[in-house]
Amino acid sequence: MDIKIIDVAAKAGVSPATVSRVLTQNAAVTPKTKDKVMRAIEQLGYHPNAAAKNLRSQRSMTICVIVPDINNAYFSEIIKGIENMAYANKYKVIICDAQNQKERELEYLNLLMDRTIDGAILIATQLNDEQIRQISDKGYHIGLVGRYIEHERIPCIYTDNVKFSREVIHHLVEQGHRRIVFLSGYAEAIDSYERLEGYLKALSEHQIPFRPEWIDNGNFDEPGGYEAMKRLFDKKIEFTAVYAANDEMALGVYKACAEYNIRIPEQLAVVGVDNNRISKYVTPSLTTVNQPKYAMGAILAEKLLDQMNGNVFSEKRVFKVDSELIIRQSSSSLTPTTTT
Amino acid sequence: MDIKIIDVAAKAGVSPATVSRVLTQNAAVTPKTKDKVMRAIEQLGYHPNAAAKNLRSQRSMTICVIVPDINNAYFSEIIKGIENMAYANKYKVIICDAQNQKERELEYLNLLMDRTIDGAILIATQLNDEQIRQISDKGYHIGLVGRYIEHERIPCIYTDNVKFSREVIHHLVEQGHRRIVFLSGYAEAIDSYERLEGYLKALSEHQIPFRPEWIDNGNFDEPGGYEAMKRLFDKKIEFTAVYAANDEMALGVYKACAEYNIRIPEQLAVVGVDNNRISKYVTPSLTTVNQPKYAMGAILAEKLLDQMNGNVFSEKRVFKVDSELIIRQSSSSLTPTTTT
DNA sequence: GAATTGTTTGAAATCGATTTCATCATGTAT
DNA sequence: ATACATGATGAAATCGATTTCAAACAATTC
Repeated sequence: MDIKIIDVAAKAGVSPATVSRVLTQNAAVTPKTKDKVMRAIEQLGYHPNAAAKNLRSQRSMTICVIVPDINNAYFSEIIKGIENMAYANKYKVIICDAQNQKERELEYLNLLMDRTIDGAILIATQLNDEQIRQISDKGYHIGLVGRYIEHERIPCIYTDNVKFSREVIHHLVEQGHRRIVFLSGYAEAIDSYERLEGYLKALSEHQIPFRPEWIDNGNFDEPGGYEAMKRLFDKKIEFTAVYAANDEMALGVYKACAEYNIRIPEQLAVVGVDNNRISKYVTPSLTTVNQPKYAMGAILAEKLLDQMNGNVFSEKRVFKVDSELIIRQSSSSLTPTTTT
Repeated sequence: MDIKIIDVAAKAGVSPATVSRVLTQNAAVTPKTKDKVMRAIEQLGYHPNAAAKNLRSQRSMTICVIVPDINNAYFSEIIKGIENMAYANKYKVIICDAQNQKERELEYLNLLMDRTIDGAILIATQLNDEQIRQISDKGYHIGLVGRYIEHERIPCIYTDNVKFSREVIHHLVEQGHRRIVFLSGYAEAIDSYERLEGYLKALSEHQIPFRPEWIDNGNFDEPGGYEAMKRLFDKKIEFTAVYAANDEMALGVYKACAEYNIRIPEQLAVVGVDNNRISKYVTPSLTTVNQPKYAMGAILAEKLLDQMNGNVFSEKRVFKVDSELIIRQSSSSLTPTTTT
């Protein structure tokens, strides 16, 4: 194995330069020579060496998606959107799983520094604004999904957390609830903060005086939601509904309710966020907020690629997309016959 | 940006060769010079160019995992096993999502040919034995998870499909079932074939005469399982239990049962395979077969890396690992109080 | 048919690291 | 103090592609 361009050139009776021209197709070659070269490539089973190619051309035509956790199905839809858009633009996509560790995230960003990749998309990153800005300022291309940052060179796409959180609370109030608990994710996440903000706004819109003991933190995962819920039950606070900042934590709420023999939705209404695939399979099915995940991935990828290729004509770099409340059994007194 | 080794050398007052020696740490350097070089690297924020490095050293210290579908949580555990083992050996891992398309799988294998990666691990690949053998014969390193192939250079790890399938049927027979339907995945998959084999063996062990109409194909996904089940119901065949070759199809069975008003497990027992995360959340919880996914990934990665580094002392290349039947509500008349 | 223009092609430089080989400095043995 | 072995360093070759520049060739015009 290991056929090189010079072998192809020899076989076709031309120079390496000509083979390269056929390969990159950005220079004129006679149909006849092109044919000879193609045949030689075919016969030898030649594959251009990527390292040599990247070194000379100073680009790898590859972008990378860094996700917090590849187990979480929420991210995979976004990835598919990114992948397909990238493919349409002849870019390859590699996926890196940070395993919820900030250090791994940083480590993967080294792929940018060492020029293995031409750009990176961070989904729900744990890095802080300053770290992200610094990377961009060094001239590297990055984009953010599920996060907004003030920086003219970084494309961002995210959902309006405040808006849908208000809708969630409105819905619960409509169902007759007035004592609603909020389960936050970890504090560094902007999503935690903004969903809380929407929750508080909605409470005040309905003239419901807020009580600090209505808030707990579940760290965005199932065990966290479970623990938080147990704490709340044990404190003997009165409440009839829970708004969990994501579906994973809502699953933890279910588990806690099963242990404390609390029936959902009769004794406690539950709402989550993400429209995680599991949310429609649990009993009772979980009311949640759906986001246009695929589209978010695709749009962001497009903007990042635009920017990488210097198409600054696409001026819009920040996208706030709409989401949709999906009402299922866990929050409604009247259980619907079919669920979607 | 774009500091090169020569810049570091200039700043440290040494030659590029010395900087390289400090970097790769496989040659002696005076502590004093090493110090100067380290300081220069630090101050300039130097990152060695990966393309140049790979080109010269003829390796990328990267392996790639190709999965059929990144949405399926079954694969993510395997990936984590691979990742951590690779990391421990200073290899990087990139993940490629074939989106259930054979062409995408082949396309990603080009990463091997163009030497972007040093090796590839295929999980539940759709390629046939011949295609896989050819790649290996060209001198590329590949390993297989969930698939066995006759070829001395390809490490494989898989579960004994026949064995656990027999256990599944034994369990159902113990519960009093004698008319058991089998839902196969797509025909090319060896898993389909072997799970069928175990099913047939078990039937004959229990002197249950096999009927061809007990078998249908659900393509390993939820819609497939749903359609297959509808066909079976409509044929008015008598049966009291379903063995679905994976959990996704079992979910389809649940959906079909809901439509036909058939109660699980009272009127129909259901068993799946994979111990998909969802299986414990559905109602009734799903009896399934668990595989040591993380360990499978880790073991295979270790063997592949061994082979890549020429450590042929690890003679064993094929691993058949045990799996475990997890009995939940969907197959037992007595519903347990708690589930795991 | 000669002069001019435009198109194909090849030789050689280049991308940025690693590695070989020769050189120089240092320490040890006589 | 001299000879020799050892260790640290630098100059230059190298990995395999792309790209610049100039030369060769073909096509067009007068």
